[in-house]
Amino acid sequence: MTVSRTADPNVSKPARAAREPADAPEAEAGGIRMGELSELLGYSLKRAQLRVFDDFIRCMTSLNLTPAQFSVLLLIDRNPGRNQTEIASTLGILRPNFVAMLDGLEGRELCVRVRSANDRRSHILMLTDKGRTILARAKKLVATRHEARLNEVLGPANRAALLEMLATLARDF
Amino acid sequence: MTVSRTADPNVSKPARAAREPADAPEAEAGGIRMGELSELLGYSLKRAQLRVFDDFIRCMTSLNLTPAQFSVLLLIDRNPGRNQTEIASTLGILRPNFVAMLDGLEGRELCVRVRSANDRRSHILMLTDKGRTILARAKKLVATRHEARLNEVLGPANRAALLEMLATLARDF
DNA sequence: CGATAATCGTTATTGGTCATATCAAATAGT
DNA sequence: ACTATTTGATATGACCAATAACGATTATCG
Repeated sequence: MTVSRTADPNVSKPARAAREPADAPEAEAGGIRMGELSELLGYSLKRAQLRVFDDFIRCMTSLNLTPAQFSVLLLIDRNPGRNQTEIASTLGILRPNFVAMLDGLEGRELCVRVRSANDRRSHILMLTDKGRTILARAKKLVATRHEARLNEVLGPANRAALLEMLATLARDF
Repeated sequence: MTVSRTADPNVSKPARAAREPADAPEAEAGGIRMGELSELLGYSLKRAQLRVFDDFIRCMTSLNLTPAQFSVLLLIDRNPGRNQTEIASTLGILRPNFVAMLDGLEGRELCVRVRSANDRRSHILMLTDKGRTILARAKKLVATRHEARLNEVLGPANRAALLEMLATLARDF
């Protein structure tokens, strides 16, 4: 079933494509009517997010990286020389909760904390060689398994449109 | 692995643009490069979901209903005579965790558990009059404040397209 | 300079969500 | 009857999110 991205802006009818008999009145799940729940954007957002995260974790089992850990490694790699506060706040992680997370990553020798010379309060974060290797493998797994499958299900154009709208929500909402 | 800046297919972008110079190379947040994070669908999904939920809760402060509570009331209303297992599993809530939730709703006299005559193990769930009243007010708040604002930010056509894609993800992914 | 305020990483703690195992009561299957 | 399954419930543990507070360090400015 293809998602009609360019479907005419028929707001009142969300156009649940043509597979159901004409009298099908409402979305169901296991014989239970979903009511206006299927029109609630937040509900669909959460369900979709859980599924996507599940698949991400599944694709990462060999490397044992959670979505949060992956994003941390990615950010440290792209922003060498940043301290914990900067990396954490960028990801919406509170500083106290970031400590245990870094303990884990540093314990696996994927990154290191180095006392800054300029400001000896702060810890500069850097990836180790092992961290860079794992990150590279993780990126490949994400691209070839996770995102590739998203592309299959959604189609490239829809995937791009979805990404843009989600970014809009996170930015302007 | 380039971040395609506005390849943007048919979706009309809700007015934001024109602030970045034409050579803007990469998404940033507080001077920190996001790297391929801005291309990760799961990441954007989570950030967007958190924002939308925040707004939902904000719109519901007067009624004190969480997204989960709202969806439970909605489902009970649309499916009278169902028991806890059926309602919970439809929402992806585990039965043990559903108990405390119902305790809360029943304590506020929004719904009741009634022993089933057919199967005296199960509890039939029904809304009270107060529950129906609150639900009606909640629906109105969601429509006029929450979803209305989503419509403003995304535009009606985009909102419908987004909803359809999220449903696709939750269904076929 | 020196006192005060602010920042950084950290610890402790609390509250919330999610998941598993288990239980008594009731039912279903044989 | 005997066993297995189901329903609601309890307890518990893992994991996040959020706040307050502390020692060490740096910044402010009188």
